[in-house]
Amino acid sequence: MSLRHGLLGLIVEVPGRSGYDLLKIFELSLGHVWSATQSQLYGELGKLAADGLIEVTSEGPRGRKEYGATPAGRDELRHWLTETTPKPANRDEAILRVFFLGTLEADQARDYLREQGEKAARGHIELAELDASLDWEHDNDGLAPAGRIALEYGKRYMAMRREWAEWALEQIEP
Amino acid sequence: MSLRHGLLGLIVEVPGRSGYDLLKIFELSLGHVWSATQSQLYGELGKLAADGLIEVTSEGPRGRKEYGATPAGRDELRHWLTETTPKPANRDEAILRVFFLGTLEADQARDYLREQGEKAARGHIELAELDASLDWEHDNDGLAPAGRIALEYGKRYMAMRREWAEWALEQIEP
DNA sequence: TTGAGCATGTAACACGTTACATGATTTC
DNA sequence: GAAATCATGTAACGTGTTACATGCTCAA
Repeated sequence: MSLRHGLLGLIVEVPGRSGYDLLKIFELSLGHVWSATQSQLYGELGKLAADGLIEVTSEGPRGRKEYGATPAGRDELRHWLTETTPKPANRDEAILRVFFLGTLEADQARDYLREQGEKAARGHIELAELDASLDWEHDNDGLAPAGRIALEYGKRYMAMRREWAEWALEQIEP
Repeated sequence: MSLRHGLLGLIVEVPGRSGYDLLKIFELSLGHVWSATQSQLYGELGKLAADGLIEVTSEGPRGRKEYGATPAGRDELRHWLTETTPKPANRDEAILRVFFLGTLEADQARDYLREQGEKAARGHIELAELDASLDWEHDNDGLAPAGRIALEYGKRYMAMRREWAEWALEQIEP
């Protein structure tokens, strides 16, 4: 139930936003490590509210509803963070494919690895730009300083993948 | 449809195995980057066979069915590898939680990061042991040398996470 | 006044997980 | 003969994706 808790956490840290607002913030931050669609997000907001973990704190034009966490919601978030352990990530299609590079000609396998390396390099640049564009002192979206630590993870992840792809290229027809 | 192609690829590289055999091999190799349950695997074997991408090559005791890839299956694998691009991994609950460490006391946040660092360290050791236990020269399970490249990824991944967790610990109450 | 962006939701389907269910063979 | 392991499958449920559907408000 990670989306549930991710969304709950977002509302705890950034209250007074609509589903629409939350979706935008989600895409820029949490979405990098836990993607969700608009449908899913609205559905989960309804469930969280039905379960009393969040509540509508005000209504605006165009049916806009702003959310805030309830005490029960805060308890649930804390429980999730301190009493349960995250399940390890175990879905990476790009690496899955690596197992089958042996069925291709060396040229094609190298193309694949080169492309993966380039993707990682671009990903690194994007995250570095995102980092530079954010004002960590005045944190407009309320996610600093933990967001900075997550972003650092992303940068290291991309760098690691770029380096690995370069190493892997050397392994094929050395 | 990554499980579909992962399984297809496995049957291409390692033919003449039963669903049960494939499940064991899967858990030790592909399962690290694309987990699947027994149910899912048997279900997908049925679908792959129904679609003519694999076929039962022999039947044994206890209802055992051994599979092999058809020419159409090989084509499909190659198509997947060369004409489509993998979608980036975007589900990591451990990093998702990092965004909310700010809602905890510094002590608890540090506990979390310390635990993540230790997990990564243990993961690294396990993969190094797995690496040492495999005979890459005579590759019994048919996944070398690409399996070695994937394993190297896993080791770098774990090392990166360990180092990141250590860095992150220093960021909290510096 | 028209288009961009705000704002919410539903329905159908695909994929994944958990639990159950069953039985044959081999090994001790 | 009991236990471990081999071996395959189904059913119910939960999660995630895609596509559709609708309408308001604000700025140019």
